[in-house]
Amino acid sequence: MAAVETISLATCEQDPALYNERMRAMKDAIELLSGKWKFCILLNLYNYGTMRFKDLQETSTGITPKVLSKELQELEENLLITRTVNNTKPVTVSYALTPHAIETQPVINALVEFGLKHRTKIKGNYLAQPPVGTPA
Amino acid sequence: MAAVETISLATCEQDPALYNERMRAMKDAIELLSGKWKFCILLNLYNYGTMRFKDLQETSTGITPKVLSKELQELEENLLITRTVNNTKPVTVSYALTPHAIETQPVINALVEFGLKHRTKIKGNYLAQPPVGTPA
DNA sequence: GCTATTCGTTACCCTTAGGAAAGTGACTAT
DNA sequence: ATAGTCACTTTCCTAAGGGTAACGAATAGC
Repeated sequence: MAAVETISLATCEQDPALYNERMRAMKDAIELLSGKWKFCILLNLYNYGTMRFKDLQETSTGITPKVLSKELQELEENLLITRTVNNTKPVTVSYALTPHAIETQPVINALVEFGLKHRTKIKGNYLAQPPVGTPA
Repeated sequence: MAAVETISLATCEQDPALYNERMRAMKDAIELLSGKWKFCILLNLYNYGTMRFKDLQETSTGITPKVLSKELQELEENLLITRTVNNTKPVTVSYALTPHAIETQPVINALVEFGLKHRTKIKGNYLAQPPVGTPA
């Protein structure tokens, strides 16, 4: 019944099949990009362009080599990054975004924007509001 | 160093402080919205408007009451949904999005769009491409 | 031969997410 | 009195995520 005002995503009643498809797509995306580090790595690659393993280890502060290695493998399997071995003195490996990874940019931007807004929202509410959700 | 073409998010070299702020915001958002169910619940609320506990349990196929309860509490703590107890025959509880939750809509839409594109991309690549990432 | 660098892998462990199943408490209907 | 509904809560359990530390292959320098 009465939806939240100004929101009209409601495809569900017009077309349940489309709604289910969108739900499934969202779950796909979540499965693909979930975890603590995937978005972080992608954001770094957006900003710095091609990066080596060690660069990523340094910019993704806190990540361990094992986890970084695994995350990179998963991103590569999903065609979001490319892995290139360079024949340098000690071997180096370069990682870069694929064209397909551009599709994740709106997600990252939206996440960043939400994070920024949420932080100010929460700050503003700490002093202003009583604990919500325990109605009389 | 050449960044992937057509991407110019590169705020990092112009303004490292801004970049760090954006990174932190993204991590905030991930911490808030991570997990298997949060986005699913939000999408359902977008589409159906106000929903009761049992409604959410049915539309979020596969979720158990315990997990649903926990997810709802966390969403409420973060001011994304409201909880209202109705004085009906057997007590019912209504959940609805807060105005602040509108900020998550771009994230959800972006996730859905990415999921849709990724699925067709992966399908197209299954037959067309050799295993990437094992360079000579 | 010894050491350092780079990019990992392997083994081990611990914490958390999340699922299954049953119970609780308030209320209603029969 | 008994049974059912709704919204959880509690208990128990497993699987996965993620951390630490050590090791390995390749190459280079001392």
